[in-house]
Amino acid sequence: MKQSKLFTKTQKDAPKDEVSLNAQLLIRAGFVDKLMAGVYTMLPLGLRVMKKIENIIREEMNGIGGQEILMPSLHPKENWTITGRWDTMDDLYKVKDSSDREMALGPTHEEIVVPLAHKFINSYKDLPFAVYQFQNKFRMELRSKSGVLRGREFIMKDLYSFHISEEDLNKYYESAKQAYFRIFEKAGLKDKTHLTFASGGSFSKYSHEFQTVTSAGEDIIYVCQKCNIAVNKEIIDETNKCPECDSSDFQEEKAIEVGNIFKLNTKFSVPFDLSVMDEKGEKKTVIMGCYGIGLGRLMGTVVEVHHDAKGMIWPEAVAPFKVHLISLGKNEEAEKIYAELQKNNIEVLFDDRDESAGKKFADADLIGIPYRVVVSGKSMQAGGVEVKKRNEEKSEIIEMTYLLQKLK
RNA sequence: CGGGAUGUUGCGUAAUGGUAGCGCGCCUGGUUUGGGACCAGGUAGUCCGAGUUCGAGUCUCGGCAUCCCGACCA
Repeated sequence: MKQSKLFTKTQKDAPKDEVSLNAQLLIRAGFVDKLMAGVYTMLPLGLRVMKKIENIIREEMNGIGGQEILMPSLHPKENWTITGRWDTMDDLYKVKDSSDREMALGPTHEEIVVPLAHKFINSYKDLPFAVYQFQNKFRMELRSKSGVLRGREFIMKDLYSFHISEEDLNKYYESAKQAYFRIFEKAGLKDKTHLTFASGGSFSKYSHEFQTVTSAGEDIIYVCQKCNIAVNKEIIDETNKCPECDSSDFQEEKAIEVGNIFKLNTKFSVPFDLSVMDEKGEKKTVIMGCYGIGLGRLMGTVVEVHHDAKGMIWPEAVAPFKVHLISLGKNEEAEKIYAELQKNNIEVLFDDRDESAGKKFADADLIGIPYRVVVSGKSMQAGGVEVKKRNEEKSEIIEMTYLLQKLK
């Protein structure tokens, strides 16, 4: 993509009421725009990051047998009445149509996915199975905060799994856990993300969160210094010991909950009477699990973890582009390189604007694309183009003929 | 939802109750091009509604919005 055609612009100053670092950088660089508190538009650069994240997650969810679907945002009141959550869920957005029919804007999809499964699932032979979606969630947060980390409308991947037995759920739950680890590793958050024991509600002892340590975190976790798992503050008092290795050597950290996995057991299958016949012809209530990741929150977390004073530093797997090609002065060579990179399917943002070198470098640092390739009279005199990684200081001159293999 | 703060042009800011100014951006022309270039000319604004006053960005009341702390966050 040519930067001269990009309809968004960078800004030197962040809006003064934006304190959250992730929002400051994402807004300044033109990745997102705030429509109102907790509600953001994804601009071209930001959307590209979201799509990268989405594809990483999709690959992993498919890998554990998830079948992708898309459920609606608009939910009939009846479904929420059946589980009682129409009245008990404080952050449920309720809307009415012109004939006063009440509906909810979905904050989560148990109330929809369970009746859906009910239509197709009759036998133990139909189990296990899992469905997932990327979908907008609505939650009436009394106070949205922390930039894109806590939104009122946000895109979430939610997967629901259905099982004949608790053992089967446990097995699946474990595979989902591993898939989550791989997702956060690809997103560049491996070192700082801890599997965290959290309260499980009334139907299981613990749920698990994936918590990424950063000062921008809203949660307090206690990281076991021995085995690296963590315990959420909400349950530390109950255990005092690491549920994994029994150690009591904890380090307190602030962290962002980037994902969670939850054993629902029969909490939602009971109210909707989701059951199957087992091999003995007996009716069995279906056992469920659910597994969520907020995409925008994950993007914001990556920014909180990977940035410096000049801007963002995207890990390659989630970067909007792989290469930021910058031409200085007038030169034909940059256009040729741009065409060549595109021909070889290397994602490139080409800064072809008529701007000063300083402006272009500052923007490149702010946007944070992993590889910066500068084409200028000076670089060509030195024998090629200058390649510099965003997360390194040193640059090197690469001959044109070797550029492709360097970037592939 | 309780408490606090703040609303001036696209962004950042200034203005004892008395002509709304500056920087960035944007537009025109010219000179520039390796770390947010320069010159000249231009563009655009007081959150909304009442009130006080000869006169309101400034004072009063109400509303709305945003941010922060807390509570909340299957």
